[in-house]
Amino acid sequence: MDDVVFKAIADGTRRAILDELVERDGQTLFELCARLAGKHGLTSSRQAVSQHVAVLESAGLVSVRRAGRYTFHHVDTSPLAAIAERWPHRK
Amino acid sequence: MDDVVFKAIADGTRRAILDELVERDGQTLFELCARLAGKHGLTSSRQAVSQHVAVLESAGLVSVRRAGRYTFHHVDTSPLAAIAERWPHRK
DNA sequence: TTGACATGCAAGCGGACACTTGCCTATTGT
DNA sequence: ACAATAGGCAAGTGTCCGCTTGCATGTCAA
Repeated sequence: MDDVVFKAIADGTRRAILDELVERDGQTLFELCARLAGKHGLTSSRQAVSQHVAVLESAGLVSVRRAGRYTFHHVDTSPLAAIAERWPHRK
Repeated sequence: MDDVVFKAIADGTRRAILDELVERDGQTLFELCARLAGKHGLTSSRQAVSQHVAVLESAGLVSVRRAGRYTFHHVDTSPLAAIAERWPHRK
């Protein structure tokens, strides 16, 4: 179900990755690592970021496009729209 | 931070508790257990539900009102509204 | 008062999770 | 061709999480 989506956004580093990709779509892994370290102050290694991206991908939040030795990452926030309207806004 | 909120809704049982309380606010622990088992098909024990409620409470999603030997639970979905608009809806 | 009821508290256990480490593959530049 | 670059794969590790178990506390009915 959408359990993977909730689990995906449960981690702060993964949310930062989403933030970063929303602001600038189509980044490579190295770009992501650099910008995460710079703007968000995160010290995640390349492998750690790679595994986080894999989680986001299996949740349908990130898609991957291979071109040569680069791997570009693209966001798709539509799975988040469904969960945004799950609980009504009463009072 | 709002990290506790994301962590709180990361668990399926806790989301079911929120659903149940939104549909019917002010339930006791036993009511919650019964209705979770009935409608949602969950087999969580009383202690398990109690601990889940504690997590939801520390996330500001549930408040507790004591009256005699009963403990009524109330929902507050406003912390979820903030996270609902975190990522814009760009297609 | 006494016992049943509704809940709280705390320790322990197994599994999931985030991260590291080490090695491997493929692509690009010189 | 060779080295540097960009990334993947897999095993191991420490920590957190969800749950159980056992007992303690407080409240109501008879």
